[in-house]
Amino acid sequence: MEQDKLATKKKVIETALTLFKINGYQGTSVRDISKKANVNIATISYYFKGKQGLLEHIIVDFLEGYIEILDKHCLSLYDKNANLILMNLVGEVLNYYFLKKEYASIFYRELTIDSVFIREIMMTYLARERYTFTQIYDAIRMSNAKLTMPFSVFFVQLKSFLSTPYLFPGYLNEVLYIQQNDLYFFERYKEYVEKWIESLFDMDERLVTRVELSS
Amino acid sequence: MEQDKLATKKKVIETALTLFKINGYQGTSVRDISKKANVNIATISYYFKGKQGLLEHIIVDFLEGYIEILDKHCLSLYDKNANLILMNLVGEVLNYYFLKKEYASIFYRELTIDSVFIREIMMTYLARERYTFTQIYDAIRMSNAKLTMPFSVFFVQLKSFLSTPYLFPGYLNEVLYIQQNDLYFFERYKEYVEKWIESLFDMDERLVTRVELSS
Amino acid sequence: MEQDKLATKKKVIETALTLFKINGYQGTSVRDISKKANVNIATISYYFKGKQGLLEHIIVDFLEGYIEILDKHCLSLYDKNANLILMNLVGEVLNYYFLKKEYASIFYRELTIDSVFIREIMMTYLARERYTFTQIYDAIRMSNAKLTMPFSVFFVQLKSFLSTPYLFPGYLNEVLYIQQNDLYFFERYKEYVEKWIESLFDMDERLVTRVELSS
Amino acid sequence: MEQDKLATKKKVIETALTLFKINGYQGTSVRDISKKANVNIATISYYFKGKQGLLEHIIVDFLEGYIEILDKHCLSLYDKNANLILMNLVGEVLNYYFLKKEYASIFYRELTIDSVFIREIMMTYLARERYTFTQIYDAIRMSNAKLTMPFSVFFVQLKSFLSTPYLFPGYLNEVLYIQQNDLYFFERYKEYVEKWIESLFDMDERLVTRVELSS
DNA sequence: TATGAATGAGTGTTCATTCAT
DNA sequence: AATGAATGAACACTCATTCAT
Repeated sequence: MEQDKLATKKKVIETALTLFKINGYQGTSVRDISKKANVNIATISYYFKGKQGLLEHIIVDFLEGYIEILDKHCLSLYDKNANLILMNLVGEVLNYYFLKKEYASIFYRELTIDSVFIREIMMTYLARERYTFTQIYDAIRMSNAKLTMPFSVFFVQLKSFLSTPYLFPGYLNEVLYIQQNDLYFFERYKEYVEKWIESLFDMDERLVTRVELSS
Repeated sequence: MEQDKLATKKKVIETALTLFKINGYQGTSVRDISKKANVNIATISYYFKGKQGLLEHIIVDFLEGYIEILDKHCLSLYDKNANLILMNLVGEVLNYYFLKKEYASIFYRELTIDSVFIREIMMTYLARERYTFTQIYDAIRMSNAKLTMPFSVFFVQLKSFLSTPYLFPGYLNEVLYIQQNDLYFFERYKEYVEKWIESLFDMDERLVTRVELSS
Repeated sequence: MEQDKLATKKKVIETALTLFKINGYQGTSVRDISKKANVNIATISYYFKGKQGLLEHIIVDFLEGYIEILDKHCLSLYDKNANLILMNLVGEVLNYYFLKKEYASIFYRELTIDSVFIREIMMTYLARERYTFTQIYDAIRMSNAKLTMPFSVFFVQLKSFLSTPYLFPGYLNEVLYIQQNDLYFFERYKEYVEKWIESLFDMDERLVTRVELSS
Repeated sequence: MEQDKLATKKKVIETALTLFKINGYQGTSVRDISKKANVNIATISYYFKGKQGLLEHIIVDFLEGYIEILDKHCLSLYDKNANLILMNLVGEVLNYYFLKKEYASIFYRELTIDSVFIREIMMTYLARERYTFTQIYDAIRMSNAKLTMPFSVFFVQLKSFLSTPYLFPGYLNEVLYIQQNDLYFFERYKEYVEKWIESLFDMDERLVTRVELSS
């Protein structure tokens, strides 16, 4: 019984993940989900108190795991080198997104809409995210005079690297022939995100160096 | 009368831009638009052959301007230095997006959905975009052995830089306090996008250099 | 066109009157109405902004006519004999109810429910009704020492006489074989309501007289 | 355990009484009842074979007590004075209603709806009620030539006096500030119902008397 | 040319009930 | 004996669109 319950609930969630990712939350009807998941339409309201509750469940699930990662890395902030923490953190986040790709797609797309109720929930988590990254950023800055990029720019660019692969799966597939499961691409992608992070810390030095070399 | 017609049409488009940006295409009803624009509900179907036609109009308008920029810069591909072309092109694109921010928001969000009818139209333009950037990228690569990053990674990261500020206007505002019209932020943002581009071309050298220095 | 519009609207109202009266507001679905009226289901929302709006329309229509009668009679309150005014007023109200019997049925039944939104609207009118009857009652009392019945009792009993024939049409029909259109019954009913009113004014005298006679 | 069962059943009934009275039968869902009564939703179907069964239980309970009173008084019909029997009967019925006010409210409101399933059951009892009152009325008429009012009018007016205080509890409260438990009001109300009954029997005489007096 | 009336298809949600446990 | 899971049917309502005028 407990098994069956979980099975039905899980089936609904997985179907919702698929359909929300493809058609968007607004573009998916509860009837679509119930039909594809082969469950009664009332089941969705029964378990999640409506369509919105289902989205909420998905978003919160995703964000809980995300915040957990942030917290874990943030704990070691004064033991380890901040650069290293950032690098590890970003690596783990990219892995997390890769594993929960549907969640990431849905989450980032909903973040795109201003008026969605879910925004309120998101914002709580995202304020914490921002706080974590601010701490790390400040720690780096204190020990590294080379980091001149303002936090806002740094953060927006970092977030853009993290989100983009999950925001345009169809586009990546059709225009660049990158499959959502293409491990090779994601490894390379991660590698260059890390290089970008590295480059932030001695960008000026590099520039100086380059000038010297070119002279 | 011709004036009135244009005025009405324009009013509809501007209202649609506002509402599509805030609530998304799916989250906006023609009733909403007609009410806010203070025009009759049938007007939209009359002028744009339906809600979809209105979106199409907006997307195509945006993409036409975009492709024009791409084409213009591509023309000088064999006259000028490819690095420089890329830099100028990206700068102009960022300006274009800044000027047409609602269009950019709407366009990129719709690109997010797999099943949008407009996708077909978009894809035509996006194939051309890809082609243009491939050409530039190849030209750079030929003359610069330092560029080892695969095209796909380069292109995804570039696109992510271009799109992100327009994809999350609400988030940027509420979490990072960046207004959509914050010229200062966008200038700095552009600056660092350009630095990122620069960094791509001698990234390896930098790495080598760094190794040397650290030894 | 104007004719057609009115025709459709009227058809909806009349069907709603019939069904609300038989099955109650809650027991009638908009589908039932639309089906019986042979109009599209969306028409109801189009004209009345939803099922509740339809009920509201009906109730307000009924109450407007009712209040008009009250106001008209109240105007002559200091010209004519108050007893006479009450008598005439009650007579006209009974006629009004008889003519708008479906309205009366629906109105009084909805008044029965505590939580219906419409209550708010009703209450405005009903406060005015109470005020009118208070004025008349006070005027009578001032000139007639025989009227000892408290206003509240008087008013409740009067209202009960007015409403009952419309509250239980089915019961009256099935148990007492009184048809809703049975003019003979309603004439007699009215006659005895008037007698009841008369009896109020010299009830004490009568009691005294009776005592005398029985001695 | 038997105690618990009774307790649960009673809790359900009492909650149903409250909610049916406030929102009506149609306006109350079994979910509402089960939630408010803090019992499982299936309990209601389990004990009463569905929502309708619950209503039936309530109505029948109310009517059984009512009919019992009628029968008791009717037994003495040929021993005592019919006028007196009527007076006593009405007094006791008013008391019964006062004690079972929620039942009375629910019963009379449901009587209002033509299509209620329970109607059949109700009608059986109401036919007996009518029969009883016909007997009493005929007995009075035989011995009192003054009673000219037709039975139907008499009965409708009597019923209207009995039911009204329970049909509009909210209205009485909000417009006339009469609480459902206001014993003072109900005593006065009863008093004047009885006076009305008295007045029926010598109404003509009174009229004659009055004429004489005014001459 | 421009619009109000009207619509059929579809929306998310709630309903009372059933049934295996 | 009592319940949580699950359901099919119905709910009121909104949707984008059409069409006569």
